[in-house]
Amino acid sequence: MLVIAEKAETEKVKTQDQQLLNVGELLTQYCIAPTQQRRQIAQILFAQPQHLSADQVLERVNQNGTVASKATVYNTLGLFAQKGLVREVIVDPSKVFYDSNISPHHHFYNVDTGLLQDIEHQELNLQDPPTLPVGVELDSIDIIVRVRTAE
Amino acid sequence: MLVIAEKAETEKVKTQDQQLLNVGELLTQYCIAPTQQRRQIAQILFAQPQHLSADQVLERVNQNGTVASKATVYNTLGLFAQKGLVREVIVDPSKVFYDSNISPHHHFYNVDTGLLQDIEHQELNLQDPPTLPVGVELDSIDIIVRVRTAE
DNA sequence: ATTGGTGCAAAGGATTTGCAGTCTA
DNA sequence: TAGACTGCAAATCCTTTGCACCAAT
Repeated sequence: MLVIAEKAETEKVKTQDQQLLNVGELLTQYCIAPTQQRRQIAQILFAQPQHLSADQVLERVNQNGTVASKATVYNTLGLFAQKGLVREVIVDPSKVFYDSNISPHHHFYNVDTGLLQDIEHQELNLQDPPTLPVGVELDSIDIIVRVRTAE
Repeated sequence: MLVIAEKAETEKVKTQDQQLLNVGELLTQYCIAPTQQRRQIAQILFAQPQHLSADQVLERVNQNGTVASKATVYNTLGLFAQKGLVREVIVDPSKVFYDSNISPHHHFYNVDTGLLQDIEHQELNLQDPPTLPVGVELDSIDIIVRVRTAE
C-alpha cells in the first residue's frame, strides 16, 4: 500500500497582499513550474514572513526524510529570488538570507547574534531619493541598521 | 651589501580629516603595531579613497615581489576593520570590500559590473533615525543603492 | 522524444586556522 | 627570551557545476 500525502498541494500560504492561495498557484503566478520540491520549499518560506539561509531551508525541507538535495535547494532559492518571489538579504559575508517578505522594508541586523529583523517601510525613509549616476537605473535600495547587544 | 628601501616609513597618506601623516603614525594612532606588511597594506589602501577586496589588496601588495602572504593580508584587513581604520562593505555575497574612506557615507553598487561608488553623506539622509529594538545599541547604518546598467 | 528538473558528488572561491619560524622589545 | 607577527599549507564553509537520471509535455 502506498500513501502519498500531497499536503503541499492543499496547504495555503498568505502572500503580501493578504491573499490566501496554495503554493502551486503562487509559483504559477511567478512563472515557476510547481514541482514537488519547489512547492515544499515555498511552503516553508511562506509559512510566515521570515529570514532563512539556504542551509536552514535545506534543514527544514528534509526534516522528515529527504525531499530535496542541497543543489536543488540552492537552485530553487536562486530561482525564487530571480523571479521576485523572495528577496535576497546580504548582510553577512558568510551567508545569504532569503526573505519571504517582499513588500518594501528594511532590516535590523544584530552583529552579535546574527538575528535579522524587519523594519517597517513607513518607519524608515530617505529624505530624498538618490540621484543616480548617468547610465544606470535603480534596482533597489537596501538600508541595513546594524546593532549590537547592549552591554 | 644590503640596501633596504624603507619607503613606507616615509610615505605620507591623507586621512579623513585631511591630515597628512605617515602610515606608521596612522597605525599607531589606531593602536596597531606598525609592522612592515601592515604599513605596506595601509599604504595601498590609503593611497586614495577606494574600495578593494582582500584579493585585490593581496595582488597589489605583492606586485613587486612578495611582501605579505594571503593569510597576513586577510588578518591585517580584519584587524584594520576591527580597529576602525577601514570599513567593511558587504554588498556581494562572494566577497567583502574594504573601504579606506571611513567618513560617514553610503554606496552605489552596480550589480552588473560590480562597481562600488560612494554616495556623499549629505546626499542621502534618513528622515528620522530608526527606533532601535530594546536591548541593543546602534552599530552603523548602511544604505546600499543597487543599480544596474541601463539598457 | 524533447525539454526541464533533480540528485549526487566533485569543484570552486573566499576566508580561516594550526603551527612553526621570525622579529622586536 | 617572551610575546607578537608572519607564512605556508591545509582545512572549512558556502555555493556552484557537471552530468546522469527522472518526469512531464
